[in-house]
Order: sequence, then C-alpha cells, then structure tokens
Amino acid sequence: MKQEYDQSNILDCPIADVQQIIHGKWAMVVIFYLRDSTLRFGELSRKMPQVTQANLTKELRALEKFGLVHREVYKVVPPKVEYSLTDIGQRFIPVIEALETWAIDYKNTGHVTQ
Amino acid sequence: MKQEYDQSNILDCPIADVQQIIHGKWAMVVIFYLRDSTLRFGELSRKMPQVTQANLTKELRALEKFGLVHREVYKVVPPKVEYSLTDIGQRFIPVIEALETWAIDYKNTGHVTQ
DNA sequence: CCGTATCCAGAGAGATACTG
DNA sequence: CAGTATCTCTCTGGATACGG
Repeated sequence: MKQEYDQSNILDCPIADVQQIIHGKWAMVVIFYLRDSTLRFGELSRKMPQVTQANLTKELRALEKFGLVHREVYKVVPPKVEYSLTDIGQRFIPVIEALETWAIDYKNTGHVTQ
Repeated sequence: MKQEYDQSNILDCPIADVQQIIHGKWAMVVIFYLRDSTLRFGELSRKMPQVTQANLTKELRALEKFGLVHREVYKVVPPKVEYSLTDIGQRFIPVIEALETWAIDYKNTGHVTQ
C-alpha cells in the first residue's frame, strides 16, 4: 500500500512548493510566450506546434487554476478565447528571464542538453 | 508506432531546453540545498526525508550528467561522497532566488498550492 | 555510509477523432 | 475557433531489498 504523506508541506523549502505548480512540461514555455502580450488559443498553439491542443488546454487550465493565467472568453461566433498573465503571473517573469540568461550561458560554455 | 521528433531543438524557446535538464521533481530542491555549501550524501538525504535514497541518487546522477553538480568521492572507510555545484551550477542560483522571491509573493497574496 | 538492483503503479504526455 | 473525448504508452517516482 502506498504511504500517505502531506503534499502541501513537503519540505521547509519554498522551491518544493513551486514545483507543485510548475511541474507541467510546458508550463514555463506558456508563461514565456504570454509575457509580452495576450494571445488567443490558436496563436499560442501555433507558437508551440509540438504541443497538442489537448495538452495545451490542460496546461492552460492548470495555470488558470493556480492563478497565473487569466482566461477571457468572448461570446462571439466563431469563438474567441484570450489568455493573459495575471498579476502574480507577471511577477513570475523575472524567473523566466533568469532562466533565459542561464540557458544561454549554459550553451555558450559548451554544455548541451540531452 | 510512436513518431520520431528532435528533442534537442524543440522550440526556438530557450526555456524548453532548460526543461530538458530540470524536469526532475527534486532537481531544483537539490540545487537549493547545495547553493551555500558542499554536502555529503547523508546530509542532503536528511534535509530531504521525503526523497528515497534511490531517487536522490538518480537525481544527483542526472544533475552530474548535465554538469550542474560535482561529485567528489573520497576513498576512505566508511565511504564519503561530497556533492557541490559546478561553475554553471552556481550560475543557476539566481534562478533559485527569483523562484524563492516569487514563492513567498505567491503565498502572501493569498494563493495556495494544490 | 553510500549507494545499486528490481519492481510496480500512476501521472502525464502524445495521437487521433470528434463537437458547439 | 477552441476546445472534448479516448486511448496508449512512456517515464519516473516510490517501495523494498541488498551490496562494497
């Protein structure tokens, strides 16, 4: 039988909490693309062709649930849905920027992913 | 049959590359604990009681493989193994710090994980 | 003390087809 | 246009036991 443990207080380490929110494979990439502008579902989807619509929807729903992304539905035909970062979502941008800096550094020092 | 695709060039988005490296559940937590000092395996293990030894080993091997963590083995009895951040590993610390700042912000604005 | 070797279960990522 | 609905399948995290 699987052992029970309290996922809400994994460690006295704030990083572990973040992991709860940003564990999706495409979570940070979505935030990356939304940082400058509001995007429609199709626009986002075209920027991330490797992600299926189903998975993109799941990721967006997760980010919405955790309050990082706002979903605005327009009652028009054809349907129009726009995604944008919330306030706390915007405050995540410095993390993305630090990550970008590091990624470039990583490549420039001869490291390779995979 | 599963379709082949090039994982090394997923998107023209540097964040996607980082995801290749930092996808382990405990990767960032390990870096968090190693940022100030070199730690022995047992010390690290005690700081992260939720992680089994097997998984901690796996994560450390992965981080070593990607060049973020250095593993120093002392040929003594009993065995002594020390882990520390490499140069490129140290340069990841700003990301961790940005993440910490955000995590605190996230909680202070009434958000909850889970 | 610091691991390795197995095994298993579940989450999640992908493919595909369909709908208001 | 912007999703659902399924189904599969891999990955990896967790449990447990053993080894130099």
